[in-house]
Amino acid sequence: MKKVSFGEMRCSLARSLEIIGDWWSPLIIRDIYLGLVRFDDIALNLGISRNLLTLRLRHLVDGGALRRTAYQERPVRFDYQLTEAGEELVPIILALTAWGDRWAQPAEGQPIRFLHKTCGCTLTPKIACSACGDEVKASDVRALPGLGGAARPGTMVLAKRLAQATRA
Amino acid sequence: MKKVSFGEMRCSLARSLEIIGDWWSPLIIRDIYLGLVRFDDIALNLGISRNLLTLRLRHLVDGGALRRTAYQERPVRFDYQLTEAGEELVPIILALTAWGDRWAQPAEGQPIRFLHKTCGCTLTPKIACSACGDEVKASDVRALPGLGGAARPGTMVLAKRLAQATRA
DNA sequence: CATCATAGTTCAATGATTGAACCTACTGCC
DNA sequence: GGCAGTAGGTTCAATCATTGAACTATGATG
Repeated sequence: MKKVSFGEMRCSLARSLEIIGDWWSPLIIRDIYLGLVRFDDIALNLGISRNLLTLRLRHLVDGGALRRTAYQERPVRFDYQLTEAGEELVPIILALTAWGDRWAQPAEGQPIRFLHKTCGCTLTPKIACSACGDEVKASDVRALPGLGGAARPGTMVLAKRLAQATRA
Repeated sequence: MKKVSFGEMRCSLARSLEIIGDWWSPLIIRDIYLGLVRFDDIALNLGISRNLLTLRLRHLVDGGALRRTAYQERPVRFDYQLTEAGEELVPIILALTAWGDRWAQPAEGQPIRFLHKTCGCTLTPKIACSACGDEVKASDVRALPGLGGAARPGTMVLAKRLAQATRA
């Protein structure tokens, strides 16, 4: 996967990235979400090498984002489905897609549009605060040290800085 | 960086991932957002090797997420700031952090909390539809082919499937 | 004059990723 | 009965990315 493991870092972002933080995993999850649930379909669609796809799928299953189920016996054939955790990743991936539309759009135009079924509009995802419902902007947020904070790789300098900023 | 380039894919998600889709970039952006704007601070905080940090920072600057500015002359010293595009990445990263809190939390508890200054609550980011304001769930969204859709690596099978599903 | 600080660069060793070929059931057709 | 086709992988060598450690350059400070 990579040389340094993020799993040990005391940082929720790093732990998310440990599961879906490589180049292919978000694309794999998007494909499965869009109905490409079989090994060969995903491999062909993405152009990923087959052994790496095996690795990634296994890692996503182990990480709790995917479920591997047999859709037939004799011969046994498997496909992949999103778990609850995996489904909660989808809106985040949509938000990232929207960022790409806005800041790195291909010359040919938006490749895929998303329809929000409940309101009928073309979806533009925004990140909102679940408490007040307002859109969250970088400048409206302040970081505070949590209970599990510690000076370790991943939060080496940060833990100290946050503690200082909070005292001041 | 990697062997296959996503930049050529006609897929906004792939284009986003081309810029921030590796293991380190989201962590780098978070660090800069939290005030770790200097090379040595980031290197120490994350434990990333210095040559790779150089590469990643350069890539993020080229991709438009970061800006490199001299904060002093003699000797010239640089630090890194988020651009507008980079700031719009922050809420997405917070959403990913929240996912990690929910599905892969360390035993010690949440390492960092985020305060939403405008409402005073601890922030739990949700993805919402900008049109109706409702929270977006995977099941409420339907994908439609956009103008730039095409059968290429990254959307090889998908483009056909979407076109079929739309006709039906 | 020596030491420290900052923002990197260079290089060998190690690990991840690719692409192509192979494998193991089965099914369907002649 | 034999042969091609389908699906979900595995195996292997070659290539590329990443690591870790040492080094550079420019100046400030004692």
